[in-house]
Amino acid sequence: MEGQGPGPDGAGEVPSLLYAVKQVELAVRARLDDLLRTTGITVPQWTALTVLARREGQTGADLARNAFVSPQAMGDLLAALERGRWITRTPDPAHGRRVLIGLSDAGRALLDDVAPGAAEVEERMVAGLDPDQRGALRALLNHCRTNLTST
Amino acid sequence: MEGQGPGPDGAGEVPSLLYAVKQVELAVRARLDDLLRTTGITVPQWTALTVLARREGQTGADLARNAFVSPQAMGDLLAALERGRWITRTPDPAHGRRVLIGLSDAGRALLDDVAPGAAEVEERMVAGLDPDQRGALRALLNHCRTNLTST
DNA sequence: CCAATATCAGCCTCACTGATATAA
DNA sequence: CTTATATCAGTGCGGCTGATATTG
Repeated sequence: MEGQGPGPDGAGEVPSLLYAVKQVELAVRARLDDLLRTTGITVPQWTALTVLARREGQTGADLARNAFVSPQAMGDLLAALERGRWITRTPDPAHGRRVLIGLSDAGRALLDDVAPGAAEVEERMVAGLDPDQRGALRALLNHCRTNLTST
Repeated sequence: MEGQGPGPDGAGEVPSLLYAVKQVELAVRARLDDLLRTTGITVPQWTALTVLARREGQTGADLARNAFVSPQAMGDLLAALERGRWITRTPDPAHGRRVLIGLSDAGRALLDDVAPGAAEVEERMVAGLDPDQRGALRALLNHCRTNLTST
């Protein structure tokens, strides 16, 4: 039962909303780690696949911007996904240099397979919240994301 | 201006509240990376220091549980912090095996130094939200955290 | 010439598992 | 004997910077 400590004792004053976001994300990640352990892909890889499911035909650079990482980091992650045959990479016919990323059939099947478990994690997270509160949470998070990503 | 794509197109149905949490955390992390770039410590290391600032005298195992990582992972992180002289490690006089972690003067100074920048990141994140909304965000996040960490 | 993309090379932090020693 | 803690060893993913080639 930690957390309601005696309060400020000097150094640094923790910005506690940042900490709250981090704690939720850590707990979500631990649950997703358990969920994905048997699938052969990692949480970052699964996340990239879900982004692709929303829109295929993005480039590695697109995905890197979406995930706030360098193009090289995303390139390594995509190389791992390609080794596992979860994605397809086809040169853009219009643009000579770009390579468009898509989901393979196996990738689509994997997402379908994992979806119920992921939905369970989300349902567990928001258990006890009514629809209005869930909507508020979504709106607040989107607001924060927009604030942080605008110039 | 990407992200408000045409919506569901088949595979997997992304649990979008999990995605929203992840996106906010990614954006926060990118800002904190910039903030900490000149200090010589990383975001995970800074996070551990802020946890210590709230309560000193925890063991490595305590900190590992708080951060949802293995004791070994936290041990590595603490070793890096000790090499940089940001923390102190003193054997527990009562328990022969435990080692209690504290902040060094340099660690406290570093937190004080970084605090204004971190507060700016948090303020930027919640800009445009009134006090009630900020309170709601905190309450909702704590609710989610509790849901996910309970057995 | 310049901007964007992809890719190669080297490096490092921070996770993991497994095994071991010690102390309560 | 069991449990908790710390630590050593090996492994690997997922980040980073820098440099380079190619395309528009």
